[in-house]
Amino acid sequence: VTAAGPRAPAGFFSAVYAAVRAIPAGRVATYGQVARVLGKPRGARAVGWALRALAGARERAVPWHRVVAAGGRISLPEGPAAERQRRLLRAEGVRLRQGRVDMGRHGMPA
DNA sequence: CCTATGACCGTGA
DNA sequence: CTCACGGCCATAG
Repeated sequence: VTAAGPRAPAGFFSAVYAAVRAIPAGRVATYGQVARVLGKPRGARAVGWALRALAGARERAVPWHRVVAAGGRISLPEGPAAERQRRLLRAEGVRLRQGRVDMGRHGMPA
């Protein structure tokens, strides 16, 4: 990732990826939930940052598509990326409602 | 150290 | 329901 300084929480990225990898197929979590699991209740944005930086080779090692915005909305801008995420989710049996994930059915249990 | 940016979130109009 | 605003976190320059 980046030259993590002495106190730089490079582990943050790893922690994010680990948490995301922990999300079982067919289930989705919000950025906020992931942040909460990491002990950063208000670090949802940072989680998004980590996933964004993930784009590339590691994208296949981390099920980034299982992370959506609050309310099951796709946070990615409409386009190829958003469509890809929906496709991957559907492939796992996730039900989409008007482009949004049915959180009541697939949301991660607190 | 300070400013700017972003795959966020909750609240209020 | 949609739109705008402010707050939070981590990173890059």
